[in-house]
Amino acid sequence: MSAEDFKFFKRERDKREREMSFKLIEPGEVRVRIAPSPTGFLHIGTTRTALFNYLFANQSVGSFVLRIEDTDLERSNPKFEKDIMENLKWLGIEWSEGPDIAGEYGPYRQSQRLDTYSKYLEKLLSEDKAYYCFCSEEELEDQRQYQMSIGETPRYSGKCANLPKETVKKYLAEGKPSVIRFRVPVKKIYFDDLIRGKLEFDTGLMGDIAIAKSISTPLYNFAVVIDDFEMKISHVIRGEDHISNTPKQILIQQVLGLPRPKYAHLPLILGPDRTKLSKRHGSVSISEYKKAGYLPEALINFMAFLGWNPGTEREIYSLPSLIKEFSLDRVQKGGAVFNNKRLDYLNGFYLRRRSTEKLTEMCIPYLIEAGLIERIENNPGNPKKEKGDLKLFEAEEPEYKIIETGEEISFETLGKIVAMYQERLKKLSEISELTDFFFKDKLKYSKDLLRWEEMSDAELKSSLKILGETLSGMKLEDWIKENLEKNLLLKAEEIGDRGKLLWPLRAALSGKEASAGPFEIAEILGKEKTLKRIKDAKFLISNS
RNA sequence: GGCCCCAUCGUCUAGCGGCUUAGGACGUCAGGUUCUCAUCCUGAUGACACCGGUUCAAAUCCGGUUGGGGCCGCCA
Repeated sequence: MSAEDFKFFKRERDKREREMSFKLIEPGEVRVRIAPSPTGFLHIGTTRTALFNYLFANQSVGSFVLRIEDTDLERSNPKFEKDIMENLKWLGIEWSEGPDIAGEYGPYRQSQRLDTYSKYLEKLLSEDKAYYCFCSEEELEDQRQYQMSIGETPRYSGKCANLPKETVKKYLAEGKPSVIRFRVPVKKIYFDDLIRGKLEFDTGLMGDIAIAKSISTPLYNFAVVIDDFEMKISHVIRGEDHISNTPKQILIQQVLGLPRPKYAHLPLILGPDRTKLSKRHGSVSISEYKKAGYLPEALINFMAFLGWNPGTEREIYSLPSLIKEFSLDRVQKGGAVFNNKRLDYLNGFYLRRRSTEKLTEMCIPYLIEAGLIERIENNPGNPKKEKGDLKLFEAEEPEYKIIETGEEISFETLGKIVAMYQERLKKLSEISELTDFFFKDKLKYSKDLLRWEEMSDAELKSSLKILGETLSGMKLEDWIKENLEKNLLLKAEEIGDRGKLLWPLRAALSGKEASAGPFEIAEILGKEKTLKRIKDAKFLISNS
C-alpha cells in the first residue's frame, strides 16, 4: 500500500468512525442555540460560536435558535440586538427560530420570559433550595478581597443561608436590597464535553451562587438553565470561557430535575498577545470588518478555520461546503490567534473571484464616501439599477459625477477602473486611495517620483517630450490601450530601457509610486487628460 | 492566589504508536514574469516546551515539570 493509499484509507476510516460516533451521541432531535446579550455590536467570538452552531444544526436538519439574553436591563440596548441580527444575516448565518421568527418555544427574548423564570424561582424558594440574601455589595467585595489575599477561592460565606423566616419577611417588606441565592450542594460534578472529554469539578469550592436579583430579574446562570430546558436545547456549543459556568448550571438542572444537554466548549479566539480577543486588540465587531470592505465569504471561511479544519489540505470553503464537512470532533482544544494577514489573503482571494460588475457595485459606495464621486439623482431616462444586465443601461447614461471636475462618469468606466485594481485589492475600502487619481484634476507629487532609477533631468525631459509627441500624434479613435501599448513600446525599444519611458509616464499619470499599468490608465483618462498630465510633469521638471 | 483548560514552524493547523528526512496554508525571504505595485509560478526559511516512564518502536500513550490561557460579579 502506498503512502497516498494509506492516508486515503485512514481518512475514510476516520470518517466512518466519526459518522458512527455522531449517531451514537445524536439519538434525538438536534436543537442548538446562540444566546448573545445585546450589550455590544456583534463580536467576532460570538460570530464564530454562531457559525459552529449553525454548521452543526444544519448538517443534521436540526434547529438553530437565536435567543436574546437581555436580562441586564442596564446594559442591553435594542440597537445592539439589531446589529447582531443584521450582521449574522449578512454573513449568511441564518437561524430558524427567534427572536422574531416564530417557533414553538418563544418568546425568545429573556426580557419577555420573566414569568417563566419566576415560576421556577418560586419553586426553589418554597422548597428552600434557594434563599434571599441581604448582604451588601460592599460587604461581599471586602470578603472576596480578603479570601483572595489569604489564598482561598473567593466564595459566598453563607451568612444569610439560614435567616429566620420572619427576618426575611421583615427585610423584604422593608424593601431591603436583596438577591436570591441557590443553595449549592457540595458534591463532585462530572460532565462529558464533546470537545474536551471528561471534566470534573468540586462544587464545594463555589459557594452559594446568586441566581436572581429579584423574583422577576433572573441572572445568567439561572436563566440559561431554564431557557435551554424550555427550548429543548440538545447541545450547548459555546466558548471555553463558559466551562466554569457549566457545573453551576448542571447543579441547578439537577435540583430542578431537568435533563442535561450535551456540552461542547469551543476554544477561544485570541489576540496577538494570546489573551482572549477583546476591544483592546482593535476591531472585534463584524460591522467594522464589513465597513472596511471584507466579504462575508472571506470572513466565514476564515472564522471556520479558527479552531477547526477538515483534515485535508483544502482551505477554501463556502458556507454550504462547510456544512457538509464540519464536525465537532475535529475542533481544536487550544485557543487560536486571530491572524489578520490570513484574513486579508482570503479576502483578496474572494475579491478576485467576484465578477467585475459586482465588485464595481460594491466599490462605488466607498468612492462616494471618500468624496471622489457622487451619484446623479433623477437622471431622466436612466432606469433604476437592476441586477443582471447592468451594463446595457449604464453604458448609455452616465450615472455618476466626478466631484472635483464636475464631469460625468459612467458605471462602465468605473467598472474599468475597478477591474484594473481587482487583483490589487485586499479590502474594498482601499479602492478610493488606490484610484483617487482618476477623479482629480491636478495631481500632487514630487519631481523625484518621475525619475526612473538614475535618470538625469535632461533624460527625463527628453522622455516626456517623446511621450508628448507620440501620444498627441495618435488619433482619438485609436486611443485604446492596445494601440497605446504598441506605439509606446516601439519608442521604448528605441531608448533601450523601457523604464526610462514607461515609469515617467505612469508616474505622471497616476502621481503614485505604485499603480496599474500606464496604458490602461491612459485609456481611461483619455487623450486630453493624458497629455495634460504629461505637460504638468514637464512643468514640474522645468520649474525646480 | 484557588479551580479548570491547553501545549507541533512567527500564525492557523495535518498527525490518533511504525507510512515522517514531521505535511499544507498565511507570513517572511530569494528568484521568474514585469516600468512600479499587485496577481501568477518556482524555491527557501521555519516547529514536536522540558524531564521521566510504557513499548521492539513515541510528536502520538502515561506521570511530572515548565509555560500559556480561562473563570473566580447583584455581567453574560
